[in-house]
Amino acid sequence: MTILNNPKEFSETALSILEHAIPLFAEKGYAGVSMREIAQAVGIRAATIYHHFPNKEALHLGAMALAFADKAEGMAQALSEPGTPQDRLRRLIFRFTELMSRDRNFRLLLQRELMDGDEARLKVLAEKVFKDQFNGLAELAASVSPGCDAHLLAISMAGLVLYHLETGPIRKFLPGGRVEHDDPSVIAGHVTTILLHGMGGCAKP
Amino acid sequence: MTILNNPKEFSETALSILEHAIPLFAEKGYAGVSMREIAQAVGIRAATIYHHFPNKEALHLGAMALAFADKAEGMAQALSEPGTPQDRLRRLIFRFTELMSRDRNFRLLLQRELMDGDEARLKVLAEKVFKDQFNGLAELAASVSPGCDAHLLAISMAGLVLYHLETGPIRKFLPGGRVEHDDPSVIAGHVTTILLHGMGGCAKP
DNA sequence: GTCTATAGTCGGATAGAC
DNA sequence: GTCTATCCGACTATAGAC
Repeated sequence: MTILNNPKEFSETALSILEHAIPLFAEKGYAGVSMREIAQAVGIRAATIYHHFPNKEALHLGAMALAFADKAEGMAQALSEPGTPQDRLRRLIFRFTELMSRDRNFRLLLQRELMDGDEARLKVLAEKVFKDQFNGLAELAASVSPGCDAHLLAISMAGLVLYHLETGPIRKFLPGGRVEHDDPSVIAGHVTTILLHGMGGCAKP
Repeated sequence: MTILNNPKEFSETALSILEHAIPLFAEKGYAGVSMREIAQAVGIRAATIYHHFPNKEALHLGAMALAFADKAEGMAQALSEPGTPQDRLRRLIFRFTELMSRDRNFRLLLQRELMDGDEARLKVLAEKVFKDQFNGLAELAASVSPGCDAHLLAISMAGLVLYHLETGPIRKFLPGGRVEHDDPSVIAGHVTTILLHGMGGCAKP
């Protein structure tokens, strides 16, 4: 099988194994999860997993492929809506924040892959999973800010949203942290303001 | 010992163990590193580690404490310099980017802790390690953008820089990625522009 | 396709010689 | 303070019954 298999090709049991493996790998990382633990979550014995996957590595790869599948749709829709560049940016940031906020497993798996993935896996991830949406993001950035480096802007757009979500668990212990800051629409509003007007965009002097 | 011990209290051997453990925990995570592996890096036997640390958990905690120690100084200096709020912001972002770019182990350990740390550990991390610099960041944000939410701004400032560094390994596979994007001063310049003027700050129509 | 049983390895941790 | 030797449980993976 290729490095990122088509999830449709898995049997029902294999799919169930993958679905139960996803939150475990996301929460505890590859080395932190045992085959027994995954089997217990599914309700089968560890040996049975080896009937559906040749080894732990292949199971992990399959879980990643499934978790990353179909992430394109929600984004593509938000990207294709009409309006001024600024309106499209606002809608995209709100949609992106909502999607990422909802799918914690996806975020954690992505973070872990950025840390642990080797060159080959990152290349596949970039080209098979992220390329199209990243291009959409970059094109939108270019239309809002012609003449700027669209690549850097696209990273900044995604990063602003994702870092607010990444730091969610520790923010309540930092000065000024409030529960409202976990609200996706609050984060999206803040990020949109910074992107369109900079830090001073919300100032009331 | 407390959850974050004073690194000064460790013996020379204990310090050597910690220094060799830091890059291993950073690169492979807690579960991905064995006591034997750490011992081999130090050039001793695994049993010897247990003379200096009661168990793996304590060793990991010690490694974190050492890696996070003295992170305050470079930031405090950059924060205390005079100038207009905009000048101080620019200098701080450049300094912060340079510091974080240099210390990959610190960044990885922080990321892993945000993912894997429980409430108690995150609380200690926030209050013992980050509180002062976060306050400095927030105060600077407030002076640049009075009336805004300083907490959200401080997270955005740190997040913009850190996310560009986090995505370093995958950016070359994404459209528009160039080697210059790994240059800390390029990242710092881009982030500063966005923070001060928004995405349009670099536009040449 | 799922099971039991188990091989073979590696993990954290301890005992006790030096 | 470091070592050798070892315990014992957990790990990945396989063999073979059903």
